Amino acid sequence: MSLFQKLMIQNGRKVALESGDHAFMQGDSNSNIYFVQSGLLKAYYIRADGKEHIKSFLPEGSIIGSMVALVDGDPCTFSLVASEPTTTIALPYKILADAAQSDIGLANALVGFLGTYGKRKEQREYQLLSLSAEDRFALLVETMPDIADRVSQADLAAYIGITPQALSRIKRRLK
Amino acid sequence: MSLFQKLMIQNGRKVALESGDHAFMQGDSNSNIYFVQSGLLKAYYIRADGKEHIKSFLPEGSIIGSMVALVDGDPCTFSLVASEPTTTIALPYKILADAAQSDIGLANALVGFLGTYGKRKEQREYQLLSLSAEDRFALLVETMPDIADRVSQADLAAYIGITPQALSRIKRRLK
DNA sequence: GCGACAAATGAACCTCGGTTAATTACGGCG
DNA sequence: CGCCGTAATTAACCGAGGTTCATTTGTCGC
Repeated sequence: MSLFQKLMIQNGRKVALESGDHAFMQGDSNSNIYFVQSGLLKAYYIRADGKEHIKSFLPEGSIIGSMVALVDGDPCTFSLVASEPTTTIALPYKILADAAQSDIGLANALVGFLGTYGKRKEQREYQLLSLSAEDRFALLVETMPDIADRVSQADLAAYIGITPQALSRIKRRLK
Repeated sequence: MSLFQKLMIQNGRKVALESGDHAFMQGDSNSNIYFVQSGLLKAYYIRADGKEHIKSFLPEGSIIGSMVALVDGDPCTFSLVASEPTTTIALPYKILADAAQSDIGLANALVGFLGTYGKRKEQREYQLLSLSAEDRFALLVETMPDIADRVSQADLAAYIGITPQALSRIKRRLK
C-alpha cells in the first residue's frame, strides 16, 4: 500500500455506499478525494442529450476525485456512483494540499498520486484517439477481465463509447 | 508566470527547434519536461496503421512531457515536433522529482503542474467521449482561435480525430 | 504573371455505429 | 411450473465519417 493510501486511511472519513448511491453528482461542489476500500465505483458523464458515458471504473484500491473540482474548486464535471456495495475513505483535497505546504512527505505523496493519475489519463486519451471500438473492447477484456464480468453490458458499452447493440455486434464478430 | 515556470527557466537547458524538428519521437527514452517559450509544438501518435493522431497543440507558455516516461521511465508514447520555429527549456523530470524530496516549495510547484495537467486531460477525455466531431471542431475554434489559424487543416482534423475531407464537409455544413 | 507543388475541396461509394423496435435469454417469485 | 421484469441479442434502416480519386485553390520561387 502506498504512503498516500495510508495517509488517506489515517485522516479520512469512512463513507459506505449501497449499490446505486452517489458519492457526488455532476455539478456538485465536492472537492473530496476518495479511496475505494472495497466494492466498485463508476465515474460517468451525463451529456446534454441525456446519454451516459463512463469515464472509468474504480475497483478496490483506486483513488478518484474530479480534478477540476480538486484543483480549482469548480463544480464536478462527472458523477460518481457505486455499482456494488462499496466502502470508501473520503478526504477534502484542500486539507491534503494545505498540509502539503508544510509536510514534504505528503507533498511528494501527492506528486506520486497526481503523476499516476496523469499517466492513466494519458493512456485513456491514446485509446480514445487511436483505437477502434473493437480494439478498445478487446483491451478492456484483456486488462480488466474482472470488470468485464462485474458490470452490465450497457455499462461496458458506455465505457467503450458505443451503444449496447454495437457492443453485441462486436462480440458476435469476435466469435 | 508560475513558480514552476521560473524554476524551469532557471535550471533547464535551452533547446531551439526548427519547424519540423523533433524534441523526441514515440518510443524514445526521454524523460525531459519541456517549457515552450515561443513558437508551437505538436504532440502526436503514430498508430499501427500509420495514421497520425494529434494529442495536443502546445503554444507559448505550455509545459509538456510524456507522463509515462516521466513517472516510470518507460518509452514515450507519442512524438513531440515543432510546427513553427520554437524555443523551449528542457529539464529532466528526475532532477525535479529528486530535488522535490528535499525542497517543499518545488514539491508543491510540481503538485500544481501535475494538477493542471490532470485537469487538462480530464477535459480532453470529456470532449472525446461526449462530443461529436462537429462539436469538437466548434469548441476548438472557440477556445483556441489562434491555433486554428496557425496549423494546417490536416493537423486540425488529426486533432479532432477525423480526416481532412470530413473536416471540410463540417466547415461546409456550418456555413 | 507563370509554372510547380502542396493544401483544400468536392464527388462517389463503402463501412461502422446509431436508432428503433422486435425477439430471445435469464433470473426471481408467487 | 408459469409469470414478469430486466438484460441481451437480432434485424432493418439511416447517417456520419472513411476511402479513393479528381478538381480547384493557394502560395511560393522565378
